[in-house]
Amino acid sequence: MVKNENRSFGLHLSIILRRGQMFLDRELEPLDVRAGQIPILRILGIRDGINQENIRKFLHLDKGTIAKTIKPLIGKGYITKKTDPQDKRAYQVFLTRKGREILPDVKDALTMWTDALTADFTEEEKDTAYDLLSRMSENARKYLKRQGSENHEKV
Amino acid sequence: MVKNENRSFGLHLSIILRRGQMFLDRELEPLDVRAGQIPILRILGIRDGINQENIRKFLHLDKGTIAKTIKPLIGKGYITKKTDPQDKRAYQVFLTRKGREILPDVKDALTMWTDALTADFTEEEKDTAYDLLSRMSENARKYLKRQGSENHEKV
DNA sequence: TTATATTGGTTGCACGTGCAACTAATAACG
DNA sequence: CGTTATTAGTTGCACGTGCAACCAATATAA
Repeated sequence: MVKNENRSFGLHLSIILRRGQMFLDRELEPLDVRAGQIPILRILGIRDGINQENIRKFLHLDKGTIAKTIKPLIGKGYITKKTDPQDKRAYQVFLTRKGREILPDVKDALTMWTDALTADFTEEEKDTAYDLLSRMSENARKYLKRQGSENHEKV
Repeated sequence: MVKNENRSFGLHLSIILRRGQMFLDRELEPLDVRAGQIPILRILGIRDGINQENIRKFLHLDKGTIAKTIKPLIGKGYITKKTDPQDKRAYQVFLTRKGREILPDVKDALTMWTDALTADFTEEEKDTAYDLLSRMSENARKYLKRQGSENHEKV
Protein backbone atom coordinates (compact mmCIF):
# COMPACT_ATOMS: atom_id res chain seq x y z
CA MET A 1 0.00 0.00 0.00
CA VAL A 2 2.41 2.62 1.19
CA LYS A 3 4.99 3.32 -1.48
CA ASN A 4 8.42 4.90 -1.13
CA GLU A 5 8.38 3.83 2.45
CA ASN A 6 12.07 4.16 3.03
CA ARG A 7 12.89 6.92 0.68
CA SER A 8 11.21 10.14 1.53
CA PHE A 9 12.56 13.06 -0.40
CA GLY A 10 13.01 15.26 2.64
CA LEU A 11 16.62 14.54 3.40
CA HIS A 12 17.78 15.03 -0.15
CA LEU A 13 15.75 18.17 -0.53
CA SER A 14 17.12 19.72 2.62
CA ILE A 15 20.69 18.86 1.70
CA ILE A 16 20.33 20.36 -1.75
CA LEU A 17 18.74 23.52 -0.42
CA ARG A 18 21.10 24.10 2.48
CA ARG A 19 24.23 23.44 0.49
CA GLY A 20 22.93 25.81 -2.13
CA GLN A 21 22.50 28.52 0.46
CA MET A 22 26.02 27.93 1.74
CA PHE A 23 27.42 28.09 -1.76
CA LEU A 24 25.55 31.28 -2.64
CA ASP A 25 26.44 32.93 0.66
CA ARG A 26 30.11 32.41 -0.04
CA GLU A 27 29.91 33.23 -3.69
CA LEU A 28 28.10 36.52 -3.09
CA GLU A 29 29.96 37.49 0.04
CA PRO A 30 31.95 40.18 -1.80
CA LEU A 31 28.66 41.86 -2.71
CA ASP A 32 27.35 41.56 0.83
CA VAL A 33 24.34 39.69 -0.49
CA ARG A 34 22.91 36.75 1.41
CA ALA A 35 21.17 33.76 -0.12
CA GLY A 36 17.75 34.75 1.21
CA GLN A 37 17.92 38.10 -0.53
CA ILE A 38 18.46 36.65 -3.98
CA PRO A 39 14.81 35.91 -4.83
CA ILE A 40 13.88 39.51 -4.04
CA LEU A 41 16.61 40.89 -6.28
CA ARG A 42 15.65 38.53 -9.07
CA ILE A 43 11.97 39.36 -8.99
CA LEU A 44 12.75 43.07 -9.03
CA GLY A 45 14.90 42.50 -12.08
CA ILE A 46 11.76 41.25 -13.79
CA ARG A 47 9.00 43.33 -12.22
CA ASP A 48 10.60 46.49 -10.90
CA GLY A 49 8.27 48.63 -8.82
CA ILE A 50 6.16 45.69 -7.68
CA ASN A 51 4.77 45.92 -4.13
CA GLN A 52 5.55 43.53 -1.29
CA GLU A 53 2.24 41.72 -1.53
CA ASN A 54 2.96 40.83 -5.13
CA ILE A 55 6.48 39.78 -4.27
CA ARG A 56 4.88 37.43 -1.76
CA LYS A 57 2.63 35.97 -4.43
CA PHE A 58 5.50 35.41 -6.80
CA LEU A 59 7.83 33.87 -4.28
CA HIS A 60 5.29 32.08 -2.09
CA LEU A 61 6.97 33.45 1.01
CA ASP A 62 5.47 34.81 4.19
CA LYS A 63 4.80 38.54 4.10
CA GLY A 64 6.80 39.03 7.28
CA THR A 65 9.75 37.31 5.68
CA ILE A 66 9.50 39.65 2.71
CA ALA A 67 9.52 42.71 4.96
CA LYS A 68 12.50 41.47 6.93
CA THR A 69 14.48 40.46 3.86
CA ILE A 70 13.92 43.79 2.16
CA LYS A 71 15.22 45.85 5.04
CA PRO A 72 18.94 45.03 4.78
CA LEU A 73 18.81 45.34 0.99
CA ILE A 74 17.69 48.92 1.43
CA GLY A 75 20.43 49.47 3.98
CA LYS A 76 23.01 48.29 1.47
CA GLY A 77 21.63 50.56 -1.22
CA TYR A 78 20.52 47.80 -3.57
CA ILE A 79 16.81 48.62 -3.52
CA THR A 80 14.47 51.41 -2.45
CA LYS A 81 10.87 51.63 -1.27
CA LYS A 82 8.35 54.33 -2.15
CA THR A 83 4.81 54.67 -0.90
CA ASP A 84 2.39 53.90 -3.70
CA PRO A 85 0.48 57.16 -4.31
CA GLN A 86 -2.53 55.11 -5.45
CA ASP A 87 -2.63 53.07 -2.24
CA LYS A 88 -0.85 54.53 0.71
CA ARG A 89 -0.74 51.21 2.52
CA ALA A 90 1.53 49.72 -0.11
CA TYR A 91 5.18 50.26 -0.97
CA GLN A 92 6.55 50.06 -4.47
CA VAL A 93 9.94 48.39 -4.37
CA PHE A 94 12.62 49.31 -6.88
CA LEU A 95 16.13 48.23 -7.73
CA THR A 96 18.67 51.03 -7.45
CA ARG A 97 21.33 51.38 -10.11
CA LYS A 98 23.73 49.65 -7.75
CA GLY A 99 21.21 46.86 -7.35
CA ARG A 100 20.77 46.47 -11.06
CA GLU A 101 24.51 46.35 -11.54
CA ILE A 102 25.00 43.31 -9.34
CA LEU A 103 22.19 41.30 -10.94
CA PRO A 104 24.45 39.59 -13.49
CA ASP A 105 26.74 38.39 -10.73
CA VAL A 106 23.80 37.06 -8.78
CA LYS A 107 22.53 35.27 -11.82
CA ASP A 108 25.96 33.80 -12.55
CA ALA A 109 26.17 32.40 -9.05
CA LEU A 110 22.76 30.79 -9.44
CA THR A 111 23.77 29.31 -12.75
CA MET A 112 26.96 27.93 -11.28
CA TRP A 113 25.00 26.20 -8.59
CA THR A 114 22.40 24.79 -10.94
CA ASP A 115 25.17 23.50 -13.16
CA ALA A 116 26.91 21.92 -10.18
CA LEU A 117 23.72 20.18 -9.08
CA THR A 118 23.16 18.71 -12.52
CA ALA A 119 26.79 18.26 -13.49
CA ASP A 120 26.37 14.61 -14.48
CA PHE A 121 22.87 14.98 -15.95
CA THR A 122 22.03 14.62 -19.60
CA GLU A 123 20.13 17.50 -21.16
CA GLU A 124 17.02 15.39 -21.00
CA GLU A 125 17.54 14.67 -17.34
CA LYS A 126 17.93 18.37 -16.64
CA ASP A 127 14.61 19.04 -18.33
CA THR A 128 12.99 16.20 -16.45
CA ALA A 129 14.38 17.39 -13.14
CA TYR A 130 12.99 20.85 -13.69
CA ASP A 131 9.62 19.50 -14.75
CA LEU A 132 9.29 17.16 -11.79
CA LEU A 133 10.41 19.78 -9.29
CA SER A 134 7.95 22.29 -10.72
CA ARG A 135 5.15 19.84 -10.34
CA MET A 136 6.19 18.86 -6.85
CA SER A 137 6.26 22.46 -5.73
CA GLU A 138 2.86 23.02 -7.27
CA ASN A 139 1.54 19.92 -5.52
CA ALA A 140 3.03 21.19 -2.28
CA ARG A 141 1.29 24.53 -2.65
CA LYS A 142 -2.03 23.02 -3.60
CA TYR A 143 -1.92 20.44 -0.86
CA LEU A 144 -1.04 22.94 1.79
CA LYS A 145 -3.52 25.54 0.75
CA ARG A 146 -3.51 28.03 3.55
CA GLN A 147 -3.96 31.72 3.99
CA GLY A 148 -2.06 33.62 1.39
CA SER A 149 -1.63 30.79 -1.06
CA GLU A 150 -4.37 31.86 -3.44
CA ASN A 151 -3.92 33.86 -6.55
CA HIS A 152 -0.49 32.72 -7.62
CA GLU A 153 1.31 34.44 -10.41
CA LYS A 154 3.88 33.03 -12.73
CA VAL A 155 7.25 34.60 -13.15
CA MET B 1 26.60 28.65 -23.08
CA VAL B 2 24.72 29.09 -19.87
CA LYS B 3 21.78 26.72 -19.69
CA ASN B 4 18.67 26.89 -17.53
CA GLU B 5 19.22 30.56 -17.32
CA ASN B 6 15.77 31.46 -16.17
CA ARG B 7 14.89 28.37 -14.27
CA SER B 8 17.06 27.78 -11.30
CA PHE B 9 15.72 25.08 -9.05
CA GLY B 10 16.07 27.11 -5.89
CA LEU B 11 12.59 28.51 -5.67
CA HIS B 12 10.89 25.19 -6.26
CA LEU B 13 13.18 23.43 -3.83
CA SER B 14 12.58 25.92 -1.07
CA ILE B 15 8.82 25.82 -1.57
CA ILE B 16 8.75 22.04 -1.44
CA LEU B 17 10.92 21.90 1.65
CA ARG B 18 9.19 24.64 3.61
CA ARG B 19 5.69 23.43 2.85
CA GLY B 20 6.80 19.99 3.91
CA GLN B 21 7.99 21.32 7.23
CA MET B 22 4.70 23.13 7.73
CA PHE B 23 2.75 20.01 6.92
CA LEU B 24 4.80 17.81 9.23
CA ASP B 25 4.70 20.33 12.05
CA ARG B 26 0.92 20.32 11.97
CA GLU B 27 0.58 16.62 11.42
CA LEU B 28 2.85 15.75 14.34
CA GLU B 29 1.69 18.50 16.64
CA PRO B 30 -0.26 16.03 18.82
CA LEU B 31 3.00 14.19 19.50
CA ASP B 32 4.86 17.43 20.22
CA VAL B 33 7.36 16.53 17.52
CA ARG B 34 8.75 19.20 15.21
CA ALA B 35 9.83 18.71 11.63
CA GLY B 36 13.51 19.17 12.43
CA GLN B 37 13.44 16.35 14.93
CA ILE B 38 12.16 13.76 12.50
CA PRO B 39 15.48 12.82 10.90
CA ILE B 40 16.96 12.10 14.32
CA LEU B 41 14.08 9.85 15.28
CA ARG B 42 14.26 8.02 11.97
CA ILE B 43 17.98 7.38 12.14
CA LEU B 44 17.65 6.06 15.68
CA GLY B 45 14.96 3.71 14.46
CA ILE B 46 17.58 2.22 12.19
CA ARG B 47 20.81 2.60 14.18
CA ASP B 48 19.85 2.82 17.82
CA GLY B 49 22.73 3.70 20.12
CA ILE B 50 24.63 5.60 17.44
CA ASN B 51 26.62 8.59 18.62
CA GLN B 52 26.07 12.18 17.56
CA GLU B 53 29.04 12.26 15.25
CA ASN B 54 27.63 9.36 13.29
CA ILE B 55 24.20 10.95 13.23
CA ARG B 56 25.90 13.94 11.66
CA LYS B 57 27.49 11.77 9.01
CA PHE B 58 24.20 10.10 8.15
CA LEU B 59 22.16 13.27 8.01
CA HIS B 60 24.79 15.67 6.68
CA LEU B 61 23.85 18.21 9.29
CA ASP B 62 26.03 20.46 11.39
CA LYS B 63 27.10 18.92 14.69
CA GLY B 64 25.75 21.91 16.60
CA THR B 65 22.40 21.41 14.95
CA ILE B 66 22.41 17.78 16.05
CA ALA B 67 23.14 18.73 19.64
CA LYS B 68 20.41 21.33 19.71
CA THR B 69 17.84 19.12 18.04
CA ILE B 70 18.48 16.26 20.44
CA LYS B 71 17.95 18.31 23.56
CA PRO B 72 14.17 18.79 23.35
CA LEU B 73 13.69 15.17 22.31
CA ILE B 74 15.29 14.12 25.56
CA GLY B 75 13.11 16.59 27.43
CA LYS B 76 10.02 15.02 25.90
CA GLY B 77 11.17 11.53 26.82
CA TYR B 78 11.54 10.25 23.26
CA ILE B 79 15.28 9.57 23.41
CA THR B 80 18.09 9.26 25.96
CA LYS B 81 21.84 9.83 25.94
CA LYS B 82 24.48 7.75 27.71
CA THR B 83 28.21 8.37 27.84
CA ASP B 84 29.99 5.79 25.73
CA PRO B 85 32.15 3.81 28.18
CA GLN B 86 34.65 3.16 25.37
CA ASP B 87 35.06 6.86 24.60
CA LYS B 88 33.98 9.23 27.29
CA ARG B 89 33.78 12.14 24.86
CA ALA B 90 30.94 10.54 22.97
CA TYR B 91 27.30 9.97 23.80
CA GLN B 92 25.33 6.99 22.65
CA VAL B 93 21.83 8.07 21.72
CA PHE B 94 18.88 5.72 22.16
CA LEU B 95 15.17 5.74 21.46
CA THR B 96 13.07 5.27 24.57
CA ARG B 97 10.06 3.00 24.43
CA LYS B 98 7.92 6.08 24.08
CA GLY B 99 10.10 7.20 21.21
CA ARG B 100 9.85 3.87 19.48
CA GLU B 101 6.09 3.91 19.84
CA ILE B 102 5.65 7.11 17.89
CA LEU B 103 7.87 6.05 15.01
CA PRO B 104 5.03 4.61 12.93
CA ASP B 105 3.10 7.86 13.19
CA VAL B 106 6.15 9.81 12.13
CA LYS B 107 6.65 7.52 9.21
CA ASP B 108 3.02 7.78 8.19
CA ALA B 109 3.24 11.55 8.15
CA LEU B 110 6.31 11.39 5.94
CA THR B 111 4.58 9.00 3.61
CA MET B 112 1.55 11.24 3.39
CA TRP B 113 3.72 14.13 2.39
CA THR B 114 5.69 12.17 -0.18
CA ASP B 115 2.44 10.94 -1.65
CA ALA B 116 1.06 14.46 -1.77
CA LEU B 117 4.15 15.75 -3.55
CA THR B 118 3.92 13.05 -6.18
CA ALA B 119 0.16 12.76 -6.30
CA ASP B 120 -0.04 13.12 -10.08
CA PHE B 121 3.18 11.23 -10.87
CA THR B 122 3.33 7.91 -12.61
CA GLU B 123 5.27 5.19 -10.83
CA GLU B 124 8.08 5.75 -13.24
CA GLU B 125 8.11 9.45 -12.54
CA LYS B 126 8.29 8.76 -8.83
CA ASP B 127 11.33 6.59 -9.36
CA THR B 128 12.90 9.17 -11.62
CA ALA B 129 12.25 11.95 -9.13
CA TYR B 130 13.92 10.00 -6.38
CA ASP B 131 16.88 9.13 -8.56
CA LEU B 132 17.44 12.68 -9.75
CA LEU B 133 17.08 14.15 -6.27
CA SER B 134 19.53 11.61 -4.88
CA ARG B 135 22.06 12.53 -7.50
CA MET B 136 21.52 16.24 -7.01
CA SER B 137 22.07 15.94 -3.29
CA GLU B 138 25.20 13.92 -3.88
CA ASN B 139 26.43 16.50 -6.37
CA ALA B 140 25.69 19.22 -3.83
CA ARG B 141 27.72 17.44 -1.18
CA LYS B 142 30.62 16.71 -3.46
CA TYR B 143 30.69 20.21 -4.87
CA LEU B 144 30.59 21.83 -1.49
CA LYS B 145 33.13 19.61 0.12
CA ARG B 146 33.87 21.31 3.38
CA GLN B 147 34.87 20.33 6.82
CA GLY B 148 32.75 17.47 8.07
CA SER B 149 31.60 16.32 4.68
CA GLU B 150 33.97 13.40 4.36
CA ASN B 151 33.24 9.86 5.23
CA HIS B 152 29.56 9.68 4.36
CA GLU B 153 27.52 6.70 5.31
CA LYS B 154 24.44 5.38 3.65
CA VAL B 155 21.29 4.79 5.58
C1' DT C 1 55.72 9.91 29.15
C1' DT C 2 54.79 14.60 27.83
C1' DA C 3 53.45 17.92 24.49
C1' DT C 4 50.54 18.45 20.48
C1' DA C 5 46.85 17.37 17.35
C1' DT C 6 42.45 15.49 16.62
C1' DT C 7 37.83 14.35 17.80
C1' DG C 8 32.97 14.44 20.05
C1' DG C 9 30.00 17.82 21.94
C1' DT C 10 28.04 22.34 23.57
C1' DT C 11 26.97 27.05 23.13
C1' DG C 12 26.42 31.85 21.25
C1' DC C 13 25.51 34.26 17.22
C1' DA C 14 23.32 35.09 12.78
C1' DC C 15 20.28 34.14 9.04
C1' DG C 16 15.96 32.14 6.70
C1' DT C 17 11.49 31.50 7.56
C1' DG C 18 6.33 30.90 9.30
C1' DC C 19 2.85 32.61 12.39
C1' DA C 20 0.19 35.65 15.14
C1' DA C 21 -0.79 40.15 16.82
C1' DC C 22 -0.91 44.70 15.60
C1' DT C 23 -1.36 49.30 12.75
C1' DA C 24 -2.80 52.05 9.01
C1' DA C 25 -5.27 52.53 4.93
C1' DT C 26 -8.75 51.12 1.68
C1' DA C 27 -12.94 48.79 0.31
C1' DA C 28 -17.69 47.18 1.22
C1' DC C 29 -21.92 47.49 3.25
C1' DG C 30 -26.09 49.35 5.12
C1' DC D 1 -21.79 58.98 5.19
C1' DG D 2 -20.35 55.96 9.01
C1' DT D 3 -19.42 51.29 10.53
C1' DT D 4 -17.18 47.06 9.45
C1' DA D 5 -14.26 44.00 6.80
C1' DT D 6 -10.30 43.43 4.17
C1' DT D 7 -5.68 44.40 2.80
C1' DA D 8 -0.45 45.95 2.92
C1' DG D 9 3.18 45.99 6.05
C1' DT D 10 5.79 45.56 10.52
C1' DT D 11 7.32 43.28 14.49
C1' DG D 12 8.10 39.70 18.18
C1' DC D 13 8.58 34.99 18.84
C1' DA D 14 10.05 30.33 17.67
C1' DC D 15 12.30 26.89 15.02
C1' DG D 16 15.89 24.96 11.63
C1' DT D 17 20.34 25.46 10.56
C1' DG D 18 25.61 26.70 9.74
C1' DC D 19 29.71 28.54 11.79
C1' DA D 20 33.16 29.59 15.07
C1' DA D 21 34.90 29.44 19.64
C1' DC D 22 35.39 26.63 23.23
C1' DC D 23 35.96 22.30 26.46
C1' DA D 24 37.17 17.67 27.53
C1' DA D 25 38.87 13.34 26.13
C1' DT D 26 41.55 10.56 23.08
C1' DA D 27 45.16 9.73 19.82
C1' DT D 28 49.69 10.87 17.89
C1' DA D 29 54.28 12.28 17.86
C1' DA D 30 58.68 13.56 19.93
